[in-house]
Amino acid sequence: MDATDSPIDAALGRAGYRATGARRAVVDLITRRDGHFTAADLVDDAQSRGLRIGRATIFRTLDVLTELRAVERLDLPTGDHAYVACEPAHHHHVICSRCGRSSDADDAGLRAVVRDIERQTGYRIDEHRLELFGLCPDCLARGST
Amino acid sequence: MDATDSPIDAALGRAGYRATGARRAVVDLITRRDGHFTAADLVDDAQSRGLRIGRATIFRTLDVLTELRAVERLDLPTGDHAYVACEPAHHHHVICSRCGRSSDADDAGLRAVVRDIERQTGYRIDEHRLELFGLCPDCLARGST
DNA sequence: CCTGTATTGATACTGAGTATCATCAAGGGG
DNA sequence: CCCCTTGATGATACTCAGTATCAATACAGG
Ligand SMILES: [Mn+2]
Ligand SMILES: [Mn+2]
Ligand SMILES: [Zn+2]
Ligand SMILES: [Zn+2]
Repeated sequence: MDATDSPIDAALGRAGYRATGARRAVVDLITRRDGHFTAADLVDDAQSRGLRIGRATIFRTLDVLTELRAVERLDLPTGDHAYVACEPAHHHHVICSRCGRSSDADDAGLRAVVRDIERQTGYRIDEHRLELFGLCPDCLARGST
Repeated sequence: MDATDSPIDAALGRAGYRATGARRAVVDLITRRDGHFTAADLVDDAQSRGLRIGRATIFRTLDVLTELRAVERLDLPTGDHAYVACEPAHHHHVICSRCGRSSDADDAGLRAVVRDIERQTGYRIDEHRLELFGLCPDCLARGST
């Protein structure tokens, strides 16, 4: 069990990327996070942990991780771009508007809906994105808003 | 039939906004558009038509029109923010990746999917967004990519 | 008309994301 | 295990979307 043995290191290699210190550090920052986060959040995290990671590298690493589908980019209703850690299989996210945590929702029912829309509109649909916003069970219990 | 008689003027009044010259001009620019467009597109349109509309006003008007649901904001896969003209009822958009035109898709099937996800995750879902990308019938006919 | 107030637009500013480029380090071949 | 090639890094400077400010203006309702 080497520090090099991580599913993400493997994915990096498989895709022809180097498993660098900076990338491992960013992945580490991400796993310590709960809920969604922005690039700026990671910059702050790195700062406050005294890590010497360039801002550009954080943006670049997020791009790489998005391509590997280790994270997914969200477009929050506020217009902000955020990310969540993620497994690679296609699925969707239910995002808590209060605490930012998210749960996975599988694609099951949606696939049929998409096929329906293809038939109705005549488009060939290649890609879709579903984002769901609401309150998570914890935040619901704590009193709604 | 007065220049003041437009469904959007009515909607503005109803919501307590004034039907100003600048707003009418922006609405006009939008109706002359085909497919989705960015705020910057409208700034250019205004420029090239010699309209004297401040950049800030274009952003502000797009916000107002979004609130009135006369336009809807899209988050393109590229990360750009774009808009499409829209009727106010809740629905979704199928967007052509080649020409940018979009068709409406109603919410029908999706509603059940959302309810399912609520049950599976325990979240209370207040808002959802579905964006579909692909090729429109015209672009399909013209040869796919 | 007149007037209170929402709106405008010029200007300056913030902050996300990116281009550049000299320096560095990953990692495969010897 | 060490080199060398090449991809990656990070400091810096830059672009550009979106926003705050505020004096001047134009709606709308009376
Ligand atoms: Mn996920
Ligand atoms: Mn529409
Ligand atoms: Zn929550
Ligand atoms: Zn098309």
